[in-house]
Amino acid sequence: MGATAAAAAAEYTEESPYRFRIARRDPMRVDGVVFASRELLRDAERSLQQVVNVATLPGIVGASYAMPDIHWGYGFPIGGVAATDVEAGGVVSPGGVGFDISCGVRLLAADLDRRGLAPELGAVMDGLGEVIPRGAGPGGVWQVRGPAELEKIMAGGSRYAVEQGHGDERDLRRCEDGGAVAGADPEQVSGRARERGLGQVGSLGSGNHFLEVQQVAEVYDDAVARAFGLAAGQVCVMIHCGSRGLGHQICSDHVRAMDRAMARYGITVPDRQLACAPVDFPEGRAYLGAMAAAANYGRANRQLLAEAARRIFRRETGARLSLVYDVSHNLAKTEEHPVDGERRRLCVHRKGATRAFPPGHPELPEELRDAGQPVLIPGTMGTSSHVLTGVPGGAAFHSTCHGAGRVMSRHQAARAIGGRELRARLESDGVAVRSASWRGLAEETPEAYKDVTEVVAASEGAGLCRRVARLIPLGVVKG
DNA sequence: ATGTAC
Repeated sequence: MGATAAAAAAEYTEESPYRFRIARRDPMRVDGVVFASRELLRDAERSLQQVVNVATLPGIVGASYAMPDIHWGYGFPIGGVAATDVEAGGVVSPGGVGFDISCGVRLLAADLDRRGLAPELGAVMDGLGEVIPRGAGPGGVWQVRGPAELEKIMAGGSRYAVEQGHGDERDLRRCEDGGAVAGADPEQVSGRARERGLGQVGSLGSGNHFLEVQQVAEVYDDAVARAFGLAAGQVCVMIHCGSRGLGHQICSDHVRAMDRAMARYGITVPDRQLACAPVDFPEGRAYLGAMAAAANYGRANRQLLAEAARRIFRRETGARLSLVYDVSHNLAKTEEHPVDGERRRLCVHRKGATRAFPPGHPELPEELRDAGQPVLIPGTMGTSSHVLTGVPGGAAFHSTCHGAGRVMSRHQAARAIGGRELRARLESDGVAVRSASWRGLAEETPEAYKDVTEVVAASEGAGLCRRVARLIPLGVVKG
């Protein structure tokens, strides 16, 4: 399965530090451009074939890009960014978004520092351990009353959650798209996807998803950190999760529909996992409508988990949590960007890549206009997470990395360490752990991942973003 | 990532 690896490993040249180019050759329509250090690139060479494959998509403009955390994915590499020109027959591909549609990160800052939290950390972690649903399968902080309410969640995202009393208007200003993506079309969401989503609203899921209590360990840019609401020593809560079974089912359903449609439209791709359809054709519109519904479900999910964390912090410490930002790293969006000196309407796929708007961007709320968009990079359990900001002239349609990639399979990781042993190690390092399963915990051991700090350094070196702060965990809630 | 396969 996977890519047709007929060609040898793609040849690339180092164009400038942290920037490598794969020259176009048939059937590529554009070059490939990979942002990485030499070391990170060496680990990812196999995935360059996927960068090449993406470069063949109808309507692609600029280049087929990859971020420093590139690794093998379904069709597109994870860490891939590709934009297609909608008016020129550009396509949308579910593989360019991924199975976990709108997976992303939300960061909240407490009016409390680590010394203030220390005596209550155990109680806070116990509280979070009780109220944060996690692990595979059903369970969520919201009992959705029925199909009609699920439709409202799919249409309204975080905005709907706030309208129902779960958060305030300020939260929405600090969410990408104001908390809800326009154009959600619940009619394009199958019965099966709805069934899977009904019982999971407000849940973490499993794998690398988590809720962490963190502290700001290092600030690299005081002024920007202050604008984001962050200061050294401050306690934060980071939530990393997506659209659970609903997004997964939507991806499956629409990959199948597009696979069938491609033959009718005469579109050929080098890998069936790149199934796609023109944005303005029925299958393209249907996917984008369903994808937006899943995106909103994912944002409501994070809004509700944040509210649950707020209640626990309020009860155990009296502290309030204010939203720094909420941003997705698995999404396709319609955005305007210059192409050959002309502004064009593009479908920008970001899969394991984060939008990073620069200072002054009109879509940023007033209070972030001078600082740029907060970019939230979740680290591996027990290590650092990072806060970045967008920079002027950012390449790849203003995109940057999203996190650390795996270097060990789940199986390898579980063989390398037991869950109980790992928990003991983390606790002795000062990280409180509340996990759902020992096996799941072991699979997420830090040794199984690349160092996210290297990824962030390469992203900054490539001119994609700038570092603002580094966060370290005090406690982790895991699926 | 995912009721870790239809």
